[in-house]
This record gives sequence, C-alpha cells and structure tokens, in this order.
Amino acid sequence: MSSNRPSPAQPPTLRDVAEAAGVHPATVSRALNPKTRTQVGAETVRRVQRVAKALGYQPNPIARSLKTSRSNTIGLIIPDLTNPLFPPIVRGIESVLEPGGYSSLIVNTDNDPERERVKIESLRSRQVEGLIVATARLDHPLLVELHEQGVRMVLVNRRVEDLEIPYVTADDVTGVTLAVERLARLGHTRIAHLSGPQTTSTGVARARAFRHAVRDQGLEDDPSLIAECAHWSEADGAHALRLLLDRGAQFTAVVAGNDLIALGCYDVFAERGISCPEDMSVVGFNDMPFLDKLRPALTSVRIPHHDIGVEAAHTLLECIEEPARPPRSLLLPVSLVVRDSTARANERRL
Amino acid sequence: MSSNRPSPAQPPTLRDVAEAAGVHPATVSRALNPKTRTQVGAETVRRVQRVAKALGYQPNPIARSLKTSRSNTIGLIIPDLTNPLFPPIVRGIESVLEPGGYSSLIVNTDNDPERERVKIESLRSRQVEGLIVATARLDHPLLVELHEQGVRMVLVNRRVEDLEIPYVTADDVTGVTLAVERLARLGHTRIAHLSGPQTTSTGVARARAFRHAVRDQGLEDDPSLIAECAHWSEADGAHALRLLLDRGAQFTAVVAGNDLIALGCYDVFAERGISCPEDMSVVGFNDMPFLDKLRPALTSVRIPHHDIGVEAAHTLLECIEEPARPPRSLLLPVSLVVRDSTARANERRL
DNA sequence: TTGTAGGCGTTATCAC
DNA sequence: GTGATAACGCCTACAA
Repeated sequence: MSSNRPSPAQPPTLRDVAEAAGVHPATVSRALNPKTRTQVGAETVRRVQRVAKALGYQPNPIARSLKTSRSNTIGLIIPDLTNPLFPPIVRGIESVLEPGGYSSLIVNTDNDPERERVKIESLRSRQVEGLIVATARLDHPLLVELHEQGVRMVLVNRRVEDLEIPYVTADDVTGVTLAVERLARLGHTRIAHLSGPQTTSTGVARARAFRHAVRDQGLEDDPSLIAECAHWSEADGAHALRLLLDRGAQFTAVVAGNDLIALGCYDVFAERGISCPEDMSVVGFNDMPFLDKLRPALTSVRIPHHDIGVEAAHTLLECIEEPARPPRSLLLPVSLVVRDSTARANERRL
Repeated sequence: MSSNRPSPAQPPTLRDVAEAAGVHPATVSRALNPKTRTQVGAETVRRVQRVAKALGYQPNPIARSLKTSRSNTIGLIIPDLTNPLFPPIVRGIESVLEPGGYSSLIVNTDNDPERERVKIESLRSRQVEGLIVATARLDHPLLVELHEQGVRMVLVNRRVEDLEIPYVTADDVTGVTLAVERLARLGHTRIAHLSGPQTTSTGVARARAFRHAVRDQGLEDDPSLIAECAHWSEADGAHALRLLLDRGAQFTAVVAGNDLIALGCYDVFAERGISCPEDMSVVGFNDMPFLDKLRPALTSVRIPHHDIGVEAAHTLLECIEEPARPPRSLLLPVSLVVRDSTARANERRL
C-alpha cells in the first residue's frame, strides 16, 4: 500500500512497475516485450500489464537504445522541404515508418555538399539506423563512403553511378516519352528540352530519354534545342529558356526537366510576350500541387509521390531488419496529365 | 598493452579516448564538454582533444541523454506538411534549432484529435523536451492537459483560449484590414468573407477583424455575406462560396480565410463562369509560393513564414533553457501583396 | 518460470 | 586538476 509516490510526476520506470507488481524488473521487461513474453507465466504477464497500465508506464526508449544500440530513428536527407515535390514523399515515408515504430529526422541540405556532410554527420551521431536520401548526385563521394562504411540507405528519385545502393524512382524514361509523343501528335516538330542538372541521374535519364523519344517520333535530334539548367529551379529554368531564345533556336514546344523549370518558362513567356500554348507548348514533370490553377494550367508528368515514399521506407526497413537479403530497387509508373499548356503547333513560329 | 581493438570499426567511446590519452574517462568527459573544460588542465585538454579527433571520437548522444535525461529533441506538430504554408515555417524552426544542438521530430496530425493524441504520446515517449504546435484549436483539452503537466510548448499561427501558452502568429487583424481597405478603395461595397474554421483562433480572429474592417470602411456589416469553412482547404472554400452564391447573396469581392480557401473560389468561378477579377475580386491570406503564377495571380496577405518559425523556435528554446522567465508571445507584421485577382468593383453584379 | 548480475556510454559527485 | 565510483533505465546471458 505504501508505495505511492508523492513525487512530482517522475515517470515510472521498469523498477516501479516491478515493485508494484511484486516481481523482479527483469520479469517485467520480459512480460512487456512481445518477443519474450512467452517466457513468463500467463498470470504474471497479466498482472504486470495491469500494473504497468495503471502506473502509466512507458518504456524509456533512450535507455533501451543504449542497451540495444538501436535508435529506431532514420534520417531523411532532402534538398529543400519547400519544394512541393518532397512533402508528399515525406508523408509516404512516415506512413510506413511510424507503424514500424520508427521516427524520422528530416534535414535540408540546399544541395550544398558541405552542409550535407555536416548534417549527415549529425544524424549519424544521433545513431540513425538508416538514411533515405533525395539529394544523390551521379558522382557522390560522400554516399559512396557511407555505403562502404555499411550505412544502410535508400535513394529516392535519384541514383548514384556504379553503386549498388537501392533506389526508388519514377519511370523517367516513360514520362518523357509520353510528353514527347503527345507534343509530336500535336504537330510539334521542333521540341526543346530544358534539362535538369546533368550531375543528377534524373537529369541525365530524362535528357537521354528525350533524345531517344524525339528520334523515335522521326524528328530531328538537334542538340541546339537542349539547354541544361544548373539547378532544378524556376530561376534556372528561366535562364535556360532565355539562352535558347537568344541563341535564335527555332522551336514550338518545351519539355521541361521538372515543374519548377517549367514555371521558369512562364516567367520568360511573360517577359517576351510569348503566349502559351498558342505560340509555345510546355510540359512539366512531377505534377506538383496546384498546377491545375496556373496560367495556363501546366501539362505535366505525374509521378506517384506518396508511393515513392512508401516504397523507399519499406525498402529501408527491409535493409535494416533483414540485412542479409539483397535489396531490390524500384521503378514506379508515371502518367501524363494533359492540361492547357500544350496545344497544336504554331507553324508560324518556325 | 593488448588494448588494441582489432574489431570492425566499433566507434570509439570515451573510454577508448581516455586509454589512448592516458587519462581517466571522467577527465575526457570534462575536457570535451565546454561547460566543464575549465576544470581540466590546459595541457590535458589539448592532448585529449587531439586524441579524440585522431580516433574520430563522437559522443554518444543516447548515453548522454540517459544520464542527463535530456534528449535535445523537440516535437513539431503540424496538420499537414503538404500544405505549402508549413514547410517554410519548418525551415525557420530548424534554422534555429540546429545551431542550438537540437533536432526536431515532425508529425502530421491531419487535424484529427485522436491521431494527434497518439503522435504526441509517441513524441513524449521519445523524451522530446518541448513541442511546437501548429494545430491548436481554441478549445483544445489535450493542449491544456499537456500544459498542466508542465510540457513546454509554443503555438504557431494559433492560440488557445484562456491559456498562458506562448504563441507566435502573424498579425491577422492588420492583414484582414489591409485586404478590406484595398477592396473598399477599389469601390467594392459588398464584400464577402469565407472564414476559416471558427474552432481555430486564426479563423475567429480573421472573421472578427473582417467585420470590424468593413464597418470601419463605412460599409454594411451583413452577416449573410459570411460563410464558414469547415477546414482550411480548397474543397471547403469552394463549398462555402457555392453556398453563398446559391443563397443569392450579392457581393463583388471575397476575402478568403487563407489561400487554399481562395483557390477553392477559383474552382467555383470556373464552374459558374464567373470571371475574376472582372466579375469578382478575391484576396487570399498567407501568400503561399507560386501564387503569382495562378490564373489570375492571387492577391494575398503575406506573412513572414520563416520568421514565424524562427521566433517560435527561439521562444521554445528560451522556455527550455530558462524555465523561470515568463515567456512572451509574438505578433509578426504582415503586408498585402497586390496581384491580379483584385480589380475595381463591377457594379452590374449587384 | 523467475531472479541475479553486469553492462550499454556518459556524467555527477565524491574523494584525493 | 584528476581519479574513482555510482547511476541513468533497460536488456540479457546465465543461474536457480
């Protein structure tokens, strides 16, 4: 009876429960842990559980981590949470991690390798059990290093060259192909591509797919119709389009590396009095939110954001929980969402 | 000697450093901790630091947490990371937390109280030292309960009634007033308000400010021109506007509770062939990204997203690090960003 | 089936 | 100034 703590809400520990249940702490530990519960008498288990609930016992995950050297935490490396591409992916990830008993620590790198190094350092010091990385570049020494150190990770939306790191991405090739096919069917014969940075697998894959698709449509694969954006941003998209235009390139449609780059095109259209889609068609990539409300509504390749997150998380958990099994990578299907930024080619522009 | 670990990259511990430096672990601890460094001889400090760096020693935060019962982690409760309002706030928060040595655990509640309870539970079991809450409702028993338990927290963009919890919000009253003034100056005499949920302080504050502002402009404060949205969402915005329209309400402008609600209006305009801004002006609130690219570009009240995050984080850290000091709340300044969704009133509509 | 004991890596509190 | 010791809360051989 006398075991009531008058104390100021110190959370109860295993010992408190043990005391209250008249049993040894180790027994409580076993009774409360599903994996060892069988080793304890059914009656004892019940009593312990009752007492634990009564006291409002919550295991201290820090103590547990110290003992088991598992943190139940994973790190999420993204360039910029403010880019609408990522929040849905993050939500997908959490929808898997959380039921699995994991939490995620999110960091923004702004695509700065130094920042990235520091933040990953900090994540590791917090003992994360794995990493989901959305910032991978084709040549990415840091990731190679981590991989060699046995850090478990999964890449989303990206890959690294010559490296056996599992990845989950959208099917870039099909996406770009759909875009080009659509434009070709609308009579466009000279289509430009504002590619993403060629330091990223995604940028390279989409650019390569673009050239293939153009040839497959029987069109000329003219390198002067391709401009590379330094970053996946509006500003860089605008810059690249201006370059093409100033160079006097002739084209009636643009396949943008992603939606932000496409938005950059909108800025240039406004600057130069080009009307979209009458003078120029544009297709984006990713189908971010609110594209349907743009002026004009942007045609874009839809990728399964949420599923990418879900699959990435599953893959990572597999790596963690069954280190033996060789992890598989995933290519998720895409579709073209046709809106108002694409129309029949305006031949006068050529 | 025999103390060489041939082992596979077990990260070095304090003990390893101590051994290598020929000194006691406690000394290493002191030498490496800025707050206790003074207790150690300068020469020793140098040697320990050198050895630590050489071994690549990283303190184990879990062990430290166990001992100090501080996790250096805070929880971030937001309704939905996918709402563009939040990522910039999150970034602001992290920009303060990180240099302060804290990490943040982000959870989405989808505004579901039950979910919220579970997630906060889980955060607490992870020993977070404080909470930044963006989901507060005026009547919010859970938060009251937590507050009474002494959980440190700061509200962003929201307040709770009759409760001394510090908050950081934008100046809603001024924002709405600016919007109404602008519309009045454009000749609008009948202005509708699609309010946010009246269960949130923000919804109430903006609605109240709206009615004040209308009267201040010498216009009629007609309750039939106000409709409440059940959530801060596009769908609910559209729903509310349809309601008003179907009711036969006469008005030429809408002040929306936030940008998403304003976007819902766009949908209804399209449905009903109302042209904006010719027939109807709209003002949003929050100035989310990409509003300038909408059709038409949305006039909106800009709030300092990033700063809200920054100040909230500062406030929370203060609460944690100086529990004595009574925390102050903050009201951050706003401005009206005029774009194309507002124009002179079209009297024929009345 | 249950109890015992030791330790995970760190820090706080003593001594010396 | 530095060393010894204990303890944070939990888990897990091992013993009983």
